[in-house]
Amino acid sequence: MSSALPSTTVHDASRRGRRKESRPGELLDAALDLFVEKGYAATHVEDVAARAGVSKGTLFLYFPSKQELFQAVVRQAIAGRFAEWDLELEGYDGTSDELVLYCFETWWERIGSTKAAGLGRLMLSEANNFPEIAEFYRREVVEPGHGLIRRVLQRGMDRGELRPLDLEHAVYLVLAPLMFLMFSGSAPTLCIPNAERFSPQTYIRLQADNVLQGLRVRSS
Amino acid sequence: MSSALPSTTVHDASRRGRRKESRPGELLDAALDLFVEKGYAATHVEDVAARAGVSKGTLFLYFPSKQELFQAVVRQAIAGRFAEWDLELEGYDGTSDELVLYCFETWWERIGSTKAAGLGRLMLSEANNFPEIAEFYRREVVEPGHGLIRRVLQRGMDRGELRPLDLEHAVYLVLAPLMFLMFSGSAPTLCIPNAERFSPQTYIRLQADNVLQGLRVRSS
Amino acid sequence: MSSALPSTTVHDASRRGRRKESRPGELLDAALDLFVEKGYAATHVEDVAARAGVSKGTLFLYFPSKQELFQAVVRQAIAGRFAEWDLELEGYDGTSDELVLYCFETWWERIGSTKAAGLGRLMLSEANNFPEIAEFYRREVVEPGHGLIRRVLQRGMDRGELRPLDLEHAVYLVLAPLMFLMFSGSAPTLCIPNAERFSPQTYIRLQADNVLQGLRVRSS
Amino acid sequence: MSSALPSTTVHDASRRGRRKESRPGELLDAALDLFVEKGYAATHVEDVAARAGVSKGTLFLYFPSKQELFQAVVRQAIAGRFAEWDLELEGYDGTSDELVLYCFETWWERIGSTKAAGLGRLMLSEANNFPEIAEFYRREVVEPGHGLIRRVLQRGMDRGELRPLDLEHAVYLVLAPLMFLMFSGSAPTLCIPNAERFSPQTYIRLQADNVLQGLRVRSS
DNA sequence: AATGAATGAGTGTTCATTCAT
DNA sequence: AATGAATGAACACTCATTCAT
Repeated sequence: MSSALPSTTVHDASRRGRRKESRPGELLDAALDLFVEKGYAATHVEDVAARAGVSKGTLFLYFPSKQELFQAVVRQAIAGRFAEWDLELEGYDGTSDELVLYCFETWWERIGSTKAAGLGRLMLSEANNFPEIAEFYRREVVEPGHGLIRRVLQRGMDRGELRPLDLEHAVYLVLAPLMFLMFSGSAPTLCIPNAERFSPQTYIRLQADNVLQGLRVRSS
Repeated sequence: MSSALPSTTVHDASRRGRRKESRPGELLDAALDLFVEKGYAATHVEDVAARAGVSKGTLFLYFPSKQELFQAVVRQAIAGRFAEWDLELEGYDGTSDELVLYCFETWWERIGSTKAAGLGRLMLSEANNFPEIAEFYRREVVEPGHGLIRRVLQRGMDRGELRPLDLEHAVYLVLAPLMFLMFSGSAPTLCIPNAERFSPQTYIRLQADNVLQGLRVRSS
Repeated sequence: MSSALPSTTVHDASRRGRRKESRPGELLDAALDLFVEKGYAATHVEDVAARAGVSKGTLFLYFPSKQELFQAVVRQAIAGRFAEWDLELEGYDGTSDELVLYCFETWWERIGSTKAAGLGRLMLSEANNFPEIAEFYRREVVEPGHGLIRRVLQRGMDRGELRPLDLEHAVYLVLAPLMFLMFSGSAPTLCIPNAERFSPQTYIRLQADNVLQGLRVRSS
Repeated sequence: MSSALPSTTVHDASRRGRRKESRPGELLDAALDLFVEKGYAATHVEDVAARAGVSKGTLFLYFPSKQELFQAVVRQAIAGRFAEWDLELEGYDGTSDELVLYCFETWWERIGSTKAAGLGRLMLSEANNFPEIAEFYRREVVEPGHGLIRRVLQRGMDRGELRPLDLEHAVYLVLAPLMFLMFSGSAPTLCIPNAERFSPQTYIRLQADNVLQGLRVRSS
């Protein structure tokens, strides 16, 4: 703040200084990036450490194993997202049309277009290799997500805006378009070959509009 | 032992050489199964060889590396399937409603519920590691598939059954539900947590019905 | 068999040839030597492999882990020794004086002066780190050994040659001198500082003679 | 904060510096306990520091390496104990029978049943890795011990109570039972499998009695 | 053509040791 | 004097690949 302070001293300290509070975060960030980019197996702990600017040994100072590092990454990237969303839904007072569109767009902003989506893709690949993490992810992310969609649809039925639905399968009317977009990131060239003519926002709006046509109470 | 004895040669040949031409095929089949079941990294060449009933060394006699084996697997598994489908579409004379439902259900029968789906999942995971084979898959599978959906939708618009559509994004109205179901196989427990109450056929019909509601020409 | 066979071919084969039958034995020999010489921790699998003239990978081809290698070493070095000894004892028909001396001297010849003693020393050091192996060793080596001494003493009492003994403690009258000599090998310089004036055979005879003086029935 | 405040300095000093001189001693005590309990390799410097209530860095302030710490532990633990014993022997005026029994029992009380025995076990294991300290131990502990036993036996011969003995080997008539009991502690389960029916005191008395039978002048 | 024994580069993990504060 | 965050060398184990037979 003071322009007279020799800021270099502060920066010099960072190389081998007391950084204990910030280290885990830096390591988690580096790990998130690499895991998302290269997958679990191809991400070497040494690379994570290097990207965080520390040595391999330092990483193990904060995370006892590669798997625990991975779990911590999953935890930090998704912790407590749903509490907030649930509250938003609770207080929402618009029509189901508006709500569904809001869900689609908000998902894209907060998940689909962020690194969190990368984690979802990772889980898809690694669930079989790490049953414990998969179970954790199911409990902390998948179940709450499904529950949220369920409540949106139930609310619409209760308000007479949506037709009677078999919720067990109907959740996927909403989820499938979102999940497909997320998974696409694993191989964009394969899933969305004409990337240059593709706009996620247009996709989101089109899907929301279309699914709503099917969900609304039908005249006949 | 003696090089002059022709009979032994014959016998040896009949035992060893009987399947000589089919060796690569057996290896590819075994590899396809294992790659699809366990993923690329978790599939060990030794297991592939064992499943094909040959030794590890023999595998390398036919495929110079694990990567080449993988590429060969993908190549053989996607021999031009689309020619046939294109013909079916050409001759189809029902309504768009019928055609779309037919597409959904046929996809499930011929792709979604078969090993081909496993291959799609595999490509999703490994596309980054195998750019060449991804490009091949895109050309041979993705593009034809997109084209086919495009023609279905265009046909509907031409016949006045479907509303005007931005095809670039509308293809995903059909593809997203199918692709999500396919990708789900990578981690069923994460994608479809309530597996016991879930029926793919019900899912397929519900999605087809719902998407059609949105695709039809709209009164207002 | 035929004297015309070019024997060199056979020998040349040894470097990378089919040696599967002899490999485990060679590895076990090398491992025994190194374990005994350097202890468990200081013995690196790579060194064992090198001494056996193979690569690290080859060792793991035959033994799935360092610990299993160790167990195999223990097994081979002591397997079935006691069956033979028990038979000898059963058929022995000399006096207890002769029998005890025979035990002392035979132990020295077959155990004390051989690599088996090195294994005993190793177990002393590593028992705490490998409870399973220790249990195995107790069952297969220690218990039979104690039982054998017990029977020798009981036989002496039954024949009226030895005084009544509390076997639970008396076994150590025989065992202590032998075990001390064995353990000495871990640090000869500490246990037997005047090595140049020390003769194991003299030690063995002196100890046997002396312990017998105490074991015999006493006049008073 | 202000460098002019002397009171804080005083306080800091009293809290931090109070035990400054005793630090090395506390570390040595902690190290002795752990080395004896877990062996050299399994004792981590961090645990030693923790047990002494200081940080890892502080340990290295007093001992430049783990090896030096070990050597210091051994050195302090064997401060000239034998001077005292030698005097006792010099002034002893009982029979050899009494003296030998006294030696056995006193050894158990002062060595065998104390931490000193743990040190002996440690030396047995680590003598090869620490030649210098082994030499020190030999000079300070082993030689005096052997000398003491030698003088006891010589005294008995001089007094006509013990038969003529080859001292070079006869010392082990006394030492072997004691050393075996000491070494047993490294792997009690292997050396004394029926621990619940075993009493060290009974062992000590039985061994002393038995060895004396052999040592006494013989009638024939 | 087929084998399978042999290889060795590569990775996660531990722990004694260092050093800026 | 004391701290404790950071280091990096060392080691067990895996597995795609090679090659003598």
